[in-house]
Amino acid sequence: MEKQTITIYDVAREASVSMATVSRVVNGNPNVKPATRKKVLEVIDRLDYRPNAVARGLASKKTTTVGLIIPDVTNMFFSSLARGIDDVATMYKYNIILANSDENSQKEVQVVNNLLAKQVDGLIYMGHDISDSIRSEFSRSKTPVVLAGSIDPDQQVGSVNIDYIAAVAAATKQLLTSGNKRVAFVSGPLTEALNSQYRLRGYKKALDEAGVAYDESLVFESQYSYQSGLALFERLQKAKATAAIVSDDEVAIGILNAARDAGVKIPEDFEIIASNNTKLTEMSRPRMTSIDQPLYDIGAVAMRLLTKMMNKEEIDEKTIMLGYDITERDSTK
Amino acid sequence: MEKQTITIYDVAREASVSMATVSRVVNGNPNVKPATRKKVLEVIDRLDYRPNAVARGLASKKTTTVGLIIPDVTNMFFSSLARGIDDVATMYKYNIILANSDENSQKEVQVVNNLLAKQVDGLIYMGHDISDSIRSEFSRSKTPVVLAGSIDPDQQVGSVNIDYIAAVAAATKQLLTSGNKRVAFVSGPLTEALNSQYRLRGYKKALDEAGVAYDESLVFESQYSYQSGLALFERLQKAKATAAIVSDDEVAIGILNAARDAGVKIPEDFEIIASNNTKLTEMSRPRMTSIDQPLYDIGAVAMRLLTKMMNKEEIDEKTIMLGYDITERDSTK
DNA sequence: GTGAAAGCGCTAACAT
DNA sequence: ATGTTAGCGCTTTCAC
Repeated sequence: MEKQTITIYDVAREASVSMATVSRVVNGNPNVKPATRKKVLEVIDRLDYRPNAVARGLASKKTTTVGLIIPDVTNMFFSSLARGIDDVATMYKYNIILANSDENSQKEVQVVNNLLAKQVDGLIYMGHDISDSIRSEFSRSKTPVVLAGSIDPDQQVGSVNIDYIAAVAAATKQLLTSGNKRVAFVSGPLTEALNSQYRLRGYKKALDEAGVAYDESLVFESQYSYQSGLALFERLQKAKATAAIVSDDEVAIGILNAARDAGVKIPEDFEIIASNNTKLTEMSRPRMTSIDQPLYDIGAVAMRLLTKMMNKEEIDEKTIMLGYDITERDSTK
Repeated sequence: MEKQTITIYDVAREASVSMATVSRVVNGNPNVKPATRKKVLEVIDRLDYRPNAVARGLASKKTTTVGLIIPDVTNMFFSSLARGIDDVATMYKYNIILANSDENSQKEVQVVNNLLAKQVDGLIYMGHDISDSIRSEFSRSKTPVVLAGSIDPDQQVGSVNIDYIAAVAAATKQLLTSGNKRVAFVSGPLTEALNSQYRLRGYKKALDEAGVAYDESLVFESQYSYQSGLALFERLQKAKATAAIVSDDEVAIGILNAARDAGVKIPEDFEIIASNNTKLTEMSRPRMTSIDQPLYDIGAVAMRLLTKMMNKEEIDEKTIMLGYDITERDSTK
């Protein structure tokens, strides 16, 4: 037996009304007499009719679907953002098409094209960096785009983030103030604007204000992975660092564990401040002090901003900066 | 200026061919003369034409999109599966619509309906349990469904998993063998078949084979969260358990940390075996011994199975059991 | 308040 | 190898 789909036409016939009326009922259009509405609703229920969203999308040019470009769902930082995004998407009746990009810009272009072909109403981009090819894809289409947890130096698209310069500066300052002469800065790829133009700048700023000379040998680039962190500690020791501000929580845990495995006491002999305040910072022993980005909220606000853009509402400010904090735990004195 | 979409018709006109020919080119249909193909391709490129997947979906009744019902992306267990799923989905040109369900069956029904309205070609379900209402939604539609990392006792839908009974039995046996008289079983909700009919059964089986009496006071139900684990250790101590097999890694870490915070030595005074072998088991100190479910692979194979079902290929066995292992780390003697 | 009819952009017979 | 022509299931004017 074939999948015998029942359509709006069937409902119309059974209810002895026109397709237009059924459509009105389904879409909550008020211009329907209550009695008619009731009759239609009843038939819909009896026939177990389910509107076909694809046909709807074609006719109305709206899919109530947004694309989400995520480097890796498996990274707590991104999945926390994603959770906030999905929750408010659901709230506004949107669905999320998830696409892992691995921060590979070739794959990203591919993915963005694919998403646009699917006629998503909007796009949330979580890559740390917008390559030029991506940027041109974005500007070519009229589809609204919002960055979550990242910054676009060119401010071409919407974005939700925190004041990364100030946050890193504050963390660095704290480490300096507690007596560390050599505070390392462990960053993700410096090719990413977020790292080179924001976080690193904050680090330098704090150094500057404390009258400490900037020493390039204290700056470390790393992948966003636990293994990288594990391997990094040795280099940190060689550089005679006694503290580190680390851009990714997994990396931070790696460093912390490597330190402890090497018999280094934390925070007595080495202090660490992580950057994302994911669940992981609670799970480590000692628990980790971290810059507290409101991850879930960043995602939620980003999606909310996107709904406004998709509705063509007036946007006062398309770059939204949320507050941050430094949550003190046990990896700092 | 309005979003001036260019359609297959524009391409046909510019290339002086019919829409059908353009369609053939776009879909890689071999029945096109190379010269014609070249001409069309060139126009496509010049006009920057992008096929509208929605129109395509309506005409062909295929959306190359599958729905993914996930309890919580933020949980490493699920996100690891999701990663495997998305990777092979991409490989087969499918996209994933992600929907968090919070294991709330009302929300799940809602979500499934929504996904079916969007005409997804298939569904991957990661809830631990299929409620009756979900089940009836599933059987009502002809859309293929695969469970990833879970079991359907009724075998109505496809599923990919490991032999949970054997795995838990092996873990329990190991704990018993190393001298523990009171091995606790920390489970997720026992309303879930996976826990009550599989894992618990494995636990009992091992007990039985070792001639140890089953003691209900050693069975603990918990939510899948770190906090639950943290709170649970005290109860474990009161029950005089000296070891535990724990169904969720976050919970296991909670127990491990609570134990250490209470001054209990692991593994000397208390042994723990986790169940999912997520990254977390590497990150704890001591590192955690765990049943090793091949998470990524379970996701990948589940998606692969689904592609076959969507293609209406012959399926030899729609319940696929992957191998498991027990990875020894430092939370066991 | 309701209906008729023209698309939305594409695929899939069916012809040629 | 290529063109013609119906739809796919719905929304949306425009009439009435």
